[in-house]
Amino acid sequence: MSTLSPLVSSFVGHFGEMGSRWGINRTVGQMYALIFVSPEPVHADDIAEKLEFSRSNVSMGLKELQAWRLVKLRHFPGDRREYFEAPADAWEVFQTLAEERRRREIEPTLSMLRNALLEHPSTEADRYAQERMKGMHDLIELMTTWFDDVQRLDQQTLSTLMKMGAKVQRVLEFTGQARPNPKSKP
Amino acid sequence: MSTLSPLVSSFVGHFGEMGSRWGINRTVGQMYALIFVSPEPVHADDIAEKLEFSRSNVSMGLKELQAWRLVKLRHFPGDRREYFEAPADAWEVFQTLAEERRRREIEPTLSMLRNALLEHPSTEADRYAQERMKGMHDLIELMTTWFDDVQRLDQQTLSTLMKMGAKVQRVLEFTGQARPNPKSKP
DNA sequence: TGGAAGTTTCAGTAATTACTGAACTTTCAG
DNA sequence: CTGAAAGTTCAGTAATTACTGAAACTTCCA
Repeated sequence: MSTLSPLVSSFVGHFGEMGSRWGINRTVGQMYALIFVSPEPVHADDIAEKLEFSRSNVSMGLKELQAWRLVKLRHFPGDRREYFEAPADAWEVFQTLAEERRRREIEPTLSMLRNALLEHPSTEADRYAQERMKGMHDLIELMTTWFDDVQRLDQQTLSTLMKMGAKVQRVLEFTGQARPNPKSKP
Repeated sequence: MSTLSPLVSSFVGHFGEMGSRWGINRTVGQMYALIFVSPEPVHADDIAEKLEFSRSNVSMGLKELQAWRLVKLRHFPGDRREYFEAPADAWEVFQTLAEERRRREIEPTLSMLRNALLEHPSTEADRYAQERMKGMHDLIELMTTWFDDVQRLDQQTLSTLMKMGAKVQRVLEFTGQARPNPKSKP
């Protein structure tokens, strides 16, 4: 039980690498991966032992994973230690990540853009800059609104929709919700 | 022309911060932001001067932005310098980013997962780990396939689809592509 | 209520990543 | 060709971020 199987080890290693390509640091990525594939909730000492990190590093990492809402805290009767587990449903994980990134990155960006768009451009350069910012703002807003909607769909519809892929276009044309595909510009 | 307007300055600053939350480093984020809002293509010395970075840093940053295909190289007759510009269409930028992240992050992850799923689990723990990995693999594959399809839709249909949001469900029910919304689990 | 088990905090240090200046290469006009 | 302008590379250093060990804090039970 003490050392990681090659299977888990490569998964954990990969998540470490990937984590560091995102904002998340390597050891936190590894901790998450370990929790994700563990059949039972794990406690901090488990993690420290299996990944060979200091106990304090594990403590900080778990705090971060909790802040991202990627792990859940659990307790067992007669055991004072805190156990952690990760939701097994990948779609749920994806949604959580999306919500957190939105809160931390998208919302502040939208807010900055909205502020910038309120200013009266004093030069031609600023006028142009605002035009670009407007384009960015509108796309972000369109996509987040759409994503809100999608999240409200039930799994069944969502899955059907995704598996349909491009065929959705034909359905929309059929019901008159979209015009037929116009020639795209040269 | 030498110093940034407050408008551009706050945009550039924000992108610096955000860049560092992703894998991209702060100065590269700022360089991109500057190019994105510039009405004319800019050359390396422009950037170095306006952002007060060393010339060599700008050179490396531009290499990285080119590797991400976020900026395009241009030349003007009678001028040996290399000028850079960023596509103004936000959707195009988004697509480029998505493609690059996919190539760099998604594909290697899928490949690691596929390898892991080929192994014969020797313990119950490994069996469980594979189950989790399968869930992750399938979701990633579903989403990337779907994204491929979406990218093939023309702008018009895509925009309609997004603006419809959750209403798409009703259309699907109407055409019999999806079963009516079942009660979601408690 | 004392103390053991569990957890957190944080100052110090290690490791990593970002940035610069100087030297080098390439390009091209004269 | 020559050399000046443009661009790149890279070793060294600065800045940032990650990690640890020791101490402090918290909880709970004997």
